[in-house]
Amino acid sequence: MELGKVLVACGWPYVNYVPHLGTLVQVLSADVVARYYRLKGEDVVMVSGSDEHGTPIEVEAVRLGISPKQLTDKNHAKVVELLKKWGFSFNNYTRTENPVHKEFVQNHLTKIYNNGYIFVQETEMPYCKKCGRFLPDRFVEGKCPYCSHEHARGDQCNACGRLLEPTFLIEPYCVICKSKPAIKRTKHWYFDLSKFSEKLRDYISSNKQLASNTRNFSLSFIKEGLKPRAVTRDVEWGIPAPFPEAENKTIYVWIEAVLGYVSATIEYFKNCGEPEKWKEYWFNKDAKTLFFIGKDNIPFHTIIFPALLLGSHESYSLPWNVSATEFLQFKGEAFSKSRRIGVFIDEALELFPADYWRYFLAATRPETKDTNFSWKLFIEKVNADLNDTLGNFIHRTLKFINSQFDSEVPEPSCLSEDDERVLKTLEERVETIANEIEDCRLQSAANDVISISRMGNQYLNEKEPWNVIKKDRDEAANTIYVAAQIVKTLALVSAPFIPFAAEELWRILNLPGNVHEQEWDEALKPLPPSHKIGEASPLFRKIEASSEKLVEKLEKVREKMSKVD
RNA sequence: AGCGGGGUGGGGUAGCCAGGAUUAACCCGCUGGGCUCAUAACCCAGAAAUCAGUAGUUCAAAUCUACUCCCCGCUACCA
Repeated sequence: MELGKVLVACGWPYVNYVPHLGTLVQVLSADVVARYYRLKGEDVVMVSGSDEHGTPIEVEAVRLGISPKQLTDKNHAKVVELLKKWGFSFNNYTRTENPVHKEFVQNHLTKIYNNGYIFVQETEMPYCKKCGRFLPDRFVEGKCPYCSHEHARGDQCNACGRLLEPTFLIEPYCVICKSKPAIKRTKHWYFDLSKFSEKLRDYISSNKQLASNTRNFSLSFIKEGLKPRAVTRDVEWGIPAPFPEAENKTIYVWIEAVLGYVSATIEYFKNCGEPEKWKEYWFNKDAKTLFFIGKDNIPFHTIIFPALLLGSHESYSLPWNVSATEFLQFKGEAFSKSRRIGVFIDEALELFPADYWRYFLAATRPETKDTNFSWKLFIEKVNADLNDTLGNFIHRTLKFINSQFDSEVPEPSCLSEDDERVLKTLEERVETIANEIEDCRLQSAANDVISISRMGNQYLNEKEPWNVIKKDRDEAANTIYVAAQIVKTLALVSAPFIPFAAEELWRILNLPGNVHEQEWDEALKPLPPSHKIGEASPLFRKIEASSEKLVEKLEKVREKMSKVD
């Protein structure tokens, strides 16, 4: 097979705080797919990074009395460390403050500007004389003109959900100093999305990979009519706008954040000493670019990002696939950073190993509808699937080889029809899992990994090698040879999902190298007879605590961590 | 308000886009049984849903159409 180029990315987590499990669904999805394609022998680049500009961070920094950069430096460093602990295999996890990104964004927007897609318009904005700044978005609050909610934000009212303009607010006040702002005229630069309606419609309707939810949503979005989108803001924290007479303006976060997919690729290859290689991913029609996001992010990836790429008049390929999930909810409501609702990725690892969470998130990935996180479900998945089915099958097989065959994979004499049938089914399952991952159906894929071990358990129960061995050692050898093969297959196909356990298993199997450096097809290559394996030891441990106990534990962890902070 | 998604055995999900292949699949739970190599794990059998409702299209509908009732999300800065 020809070596394909695959770029895998996930939405950039906003670093006003550490991400929660909902955000991680996207990161995990990207990681599973990236790891899979690497096993398939493709040239994979996996990128993402911290989205660190925007008013929520600036507001938070002003409140803490530090600079936005100080805040994001601290949070970014923490997130990078955590993502490593979760086993995510990024080639480049960068940030929007990195110089390559800033330069790329400015150059790219200049091209779009020169191509005539950006125009200037004057508007009115609240301006705080005391703070000496304009008050866009969340810098200003006031009474909602629709529902009279007292603390509506400049961009949207929390209570009735309506979108607002900062000037719509009744009795507005500056969120920093609480004083009443004046209204001042200001100029802003707008990206004229409507000029891309045709091309975007063609792109979306002809893209075969897009799931129907993503496609329908995007098409209806275009049908409603694309409006010009402001690309500048009157705030200091951000990338300076490169347009003539746009001093003191910065680029609107969403516009630049999506360009990060490109700049992160550029930065990666620059660091590798191959500064031109990024083009093989972005200017190559045969390259696959995959994006994993939450459903709220669809228009940015199927409309704004492609429009930005088209606007440069360069031969960028548009996203090959955008896989959007529904939401993971917590007790029926959305995870929330500000209200600390949910489980955050630092706390999660204090409670259980990364593989437990990774498996859980993949196996319950909200692919068709919102799903609810519950400790009960988490315990069920970990105990029943990972531990009892997968873990136990592996353990009973390896333990048997340890004790009955002196830790050597037995030599099969003549495989029976049953044995051949099991091996054939195994082959089919591996194929199925591959197809599912390629279709981004990770929930089924995770499930099918477990189902392989379920098949293994059934096979062992039917064959009863522990009885057979007393009369017919050859027959038992056949059975255990087949079971050992299943175990090896599991090590490989589970590797994208539970990389730590898979590597541990690879080590116990005493196979050369690292499981993550193998080829996917290695999954079905037989273990050589007489191959000596290591001492079996359980890969997972059952969660004995009740849901209530885990809620308590989480609270304790949260308390402890807030003190460290 | 508009747009999008969803309502499938006791719980959790898949199937729906491209209608039929078979008793509507899978996991948990439940009932009964088996096994004892294995982390009190494993395996088998069974009970249990006419797929929100109504009307239609069709030889055939969970799947397509229309309407109704619930739930949720989005509406351009929450994954």
